[in-house]
Amino acid sequence: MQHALSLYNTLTRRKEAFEPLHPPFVGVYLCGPTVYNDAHLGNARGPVVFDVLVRYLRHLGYTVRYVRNITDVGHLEGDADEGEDKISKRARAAQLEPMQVAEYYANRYHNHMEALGCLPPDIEPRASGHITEQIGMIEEILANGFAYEVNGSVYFDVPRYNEQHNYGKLSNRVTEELLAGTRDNLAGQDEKRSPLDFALWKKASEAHLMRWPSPWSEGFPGWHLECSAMSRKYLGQTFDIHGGGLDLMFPHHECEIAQSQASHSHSDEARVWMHNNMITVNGQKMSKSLGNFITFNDLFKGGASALSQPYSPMTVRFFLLQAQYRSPIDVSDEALQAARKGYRKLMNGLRLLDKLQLPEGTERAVDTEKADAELRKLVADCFAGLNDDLNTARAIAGLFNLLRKFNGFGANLATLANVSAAALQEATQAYRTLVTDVLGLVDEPRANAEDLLSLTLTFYQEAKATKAYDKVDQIRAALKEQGIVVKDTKAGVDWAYSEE
RNA sequence: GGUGACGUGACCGAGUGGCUAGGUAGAGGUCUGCAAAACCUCCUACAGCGGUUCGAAUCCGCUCGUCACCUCCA
Repeated sequence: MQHALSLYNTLTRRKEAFEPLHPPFVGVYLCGPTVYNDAHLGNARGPVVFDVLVRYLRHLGYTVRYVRNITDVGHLEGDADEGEDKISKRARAAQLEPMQVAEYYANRYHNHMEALGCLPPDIEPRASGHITEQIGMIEEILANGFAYEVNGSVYFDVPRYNEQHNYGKLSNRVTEELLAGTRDNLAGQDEKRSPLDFALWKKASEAHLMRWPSPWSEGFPGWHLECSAMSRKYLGQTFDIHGGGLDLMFPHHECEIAQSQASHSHSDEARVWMHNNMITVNGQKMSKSLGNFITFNDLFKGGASALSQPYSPMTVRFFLLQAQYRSPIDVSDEALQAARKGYRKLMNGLRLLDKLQLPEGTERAVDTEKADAELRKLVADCFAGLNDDLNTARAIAGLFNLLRKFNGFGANLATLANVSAAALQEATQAYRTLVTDVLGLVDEPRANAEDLLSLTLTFYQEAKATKAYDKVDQIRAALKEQGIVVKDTKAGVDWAYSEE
């Protein structure tokens, strides 16, 4: 596979040439949503960025298996000793089955992701459907001596693990410092031997709704376990790329690595760990706890306090891709409005491509070499951007440079004579492929069909009033081709779908 | 307190030693019945102060400021 894609690996803290373990196959795992609440804009960056990564890998010819989980169990809320996970807490308040809540929000999540142009993952495993695998993994970790059971709960023994492995290698932390920074006032620590230890299995309290039998107690799996268990099941003990938000690096991903190492002893789970940066509002991270989040509904339909107007999903996608994924990105009206214009400009370019035809009878220039090279350089710049750690900002900048060329040709088609047909074809093809297939930006129809129709009927009425019956017939025929019949009623002109 | 980032023109955002992206906004022009779009031109910035270097936005030091993680979070 000929390409020059390099990716920044959090594990090694540098960009590395991407080489899959088993070409042409590539395994990608992304930490997915917790479905106890509506997702917000901040939750969109990972899915969008990794969607582009997967699309680009496929463009390069790889066969990608993209796994993105749904967390419908396990992430604790509030004090650990409450033993109540987020799903069941929300469920009781709403008097619903926990799974009903999970299903409801999972569906909404899917709709939003689809609107944002994210391809569905190849496998979307749910934590609740993989309790067996998680229990199996705990048993392995126990057998290897890196976990212990207390009162029906099982904890991962971080200090013990750290004797043989390096807990903190991903997030660059050392256990001593972590210990120093631990707040011992945290509740629910009494069962743990060390404050650094984390739960693999928690015994459920009386009130806890979501519970499964296990060798240790009726309970539920720990927060970090599902990703280790499910990525292993579907991608293997070691796979190519694991992604997630920067805020998951510690402790979540660190614990994942520890669990994987402790269960089968020889793998960092994934070879490349990628972390996307956060979305900020007024310089502060958008988060549920801070309450400064913008929900997709508010974003797409209007109503977010931080924004004066709604923005379409594709505008948002473009906005996210205009920054490199490792940079923080700040949301504001101004930024989104600029993004909207840029996005539309790119789309108008898409519509121009087919019109770039050398007018008949125009002689092609003899020497197109220089112009061809220029065009090819612009295309190469776009790919160079993507190859450089998925720098979509650079790729988009390159596309705009290419577009300026196209627009120049479009303004005077005769100038197409200066480039060869082959070079033009390559360039337009690249533009289309990059925009649509790789960046996943598609044209959002903005014109309202009914409004256009009523406009047409206005002309129809005007034509009738002036007895321009040839025009009247023309309009009626044209609408009929669209499956629409004009109805002249006493009350006025109306329309209906043809029943033919 | 520990760890890690970052500070680029009106706004957003690339760039990590010389070639000084891109989008939006603004100014002028071409085109045009008017307009829009498009194209051309202009506005040329790197928090501050030192240092290294022939040369620094880019490397080093200090100062100031902002943020993230260390607790559920993408």
